[in-house]
Amino acid sequence: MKLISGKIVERLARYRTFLTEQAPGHRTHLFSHEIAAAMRTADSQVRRDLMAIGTQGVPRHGYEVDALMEKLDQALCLDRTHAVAVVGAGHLGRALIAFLEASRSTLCIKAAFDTDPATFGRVYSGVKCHSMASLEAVTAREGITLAILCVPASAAQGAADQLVGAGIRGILNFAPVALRVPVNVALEELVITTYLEKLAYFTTHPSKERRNGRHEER
Amino acid sequence: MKLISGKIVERLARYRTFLTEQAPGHRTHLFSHEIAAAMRTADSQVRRDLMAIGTQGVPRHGYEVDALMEKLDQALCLDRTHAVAVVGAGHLGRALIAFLEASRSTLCIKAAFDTDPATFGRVYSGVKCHSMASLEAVTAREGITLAILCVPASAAQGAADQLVGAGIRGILNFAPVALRVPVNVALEELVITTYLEKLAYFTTHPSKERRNGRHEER
DNA sequence: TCTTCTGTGTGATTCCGATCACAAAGAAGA
DNA sequence: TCTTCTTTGTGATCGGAATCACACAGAAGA
Repeated sequence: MKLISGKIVERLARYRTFLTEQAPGHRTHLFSHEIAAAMRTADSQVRRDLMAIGTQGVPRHGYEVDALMEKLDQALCLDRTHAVAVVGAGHLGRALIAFLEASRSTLCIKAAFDTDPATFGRVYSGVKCHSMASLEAVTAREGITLAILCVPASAAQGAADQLVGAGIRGILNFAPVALRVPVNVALEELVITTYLEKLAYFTTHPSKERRNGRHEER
Repeated sequence: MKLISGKIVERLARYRTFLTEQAPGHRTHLFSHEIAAAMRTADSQVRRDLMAIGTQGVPRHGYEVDALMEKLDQALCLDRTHAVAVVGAGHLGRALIAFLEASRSTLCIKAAFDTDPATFGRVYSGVKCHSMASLEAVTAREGITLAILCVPASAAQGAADQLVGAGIRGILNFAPVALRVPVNVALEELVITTYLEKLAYFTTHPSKERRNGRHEER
């Protein structure tokens, strides 16, 4: 299977959550236009995306839900587990731990890290918090490949460097700083204020509708 | 000033946080290539974006930081305040309140809402929590136009409907559900697992670098 | 078995965003 | 003042993503 573009991967991930959200076994088949309606895209878009992962549908019946889920898991590499670390056990970090642990999946939080000694050894939602000094050791021991970064902006780059040094492969950054990481480390910037500001812009403008990437209105 | 595309708005917001992050008054002027380097884009991209909001630079000197900030605030409508509500005062909701209140800006959280009676009347990081029943009244009283939605997936659509009914103009959704809202309400879906899954995909693939939208590697 | 009708698979096209490349501006130095 | 050199502003170009449009598949019903 060839490499899929980021845009498509993102939509595939969304289709997947949509499917899991549907009552399991409620419908054995779904039409592309049904998925499209839920996702606010065109049906042809959905078909194209599903084609990219080699899914087959049947005319007049649509796509078989179970087979589709399997293909999606496989394409998104969610058929194996991924060990995740949360760096920064402040409010946001702990909230994310609780949030992600609740939605049990193959993305499994294995450890938290912080600089505050008061947090060392504490357990949040079943996840133990370690000192930043032990990051490399714990990461290696637990086989952690992904990190969620929710430290203050001033500490973000330093923490990122440390993560890269520890061999992390991907970082999800919540700190309002544009991080610099090597090319071989995947980086996803999720600065919340950015999206709030985007909302502020589109709500205060007498805008005709506008649709793109993440921003959708209807 | 004409309507700016979502992509550009997003980058403008990022330029803005980059500028605020710079020591104020440290440099009076910045070159497009300096901003570009920090943002991991091309300098021509930065110039194009700044052109879209009518900023003027001077050859050999770059862009004046203060003037640029002013233009950005104006373009992004951040020169007026926007009242924001947080719906769902669980871990995530409270973390976001703390996080956003810390970074004081013109985006100001005015109220929180929850269904749990235990939260009614409580104050989190200076923000008072109300019952969902009082949503419409409080929203109107406080002039709230934006909402951050962090309720469980099952409650998300209902809460969204209520928000729309209360006249909210934009929703930032953290619940893993594709919401349906009227066209005139701006919607930004920020489902965290989606981005984690995207990371999982790109870290487990022997991918050549790939760059697009939010996903950037270097 | 044959026809019909609905939904898939996909080439063709359109649209939009990013990049390139270069002319114009204008500060610095002679 | 004139030349030089760097950075801006922007038309032109490129590429990729979304949309369109339609041939094809095949289930349902006669």
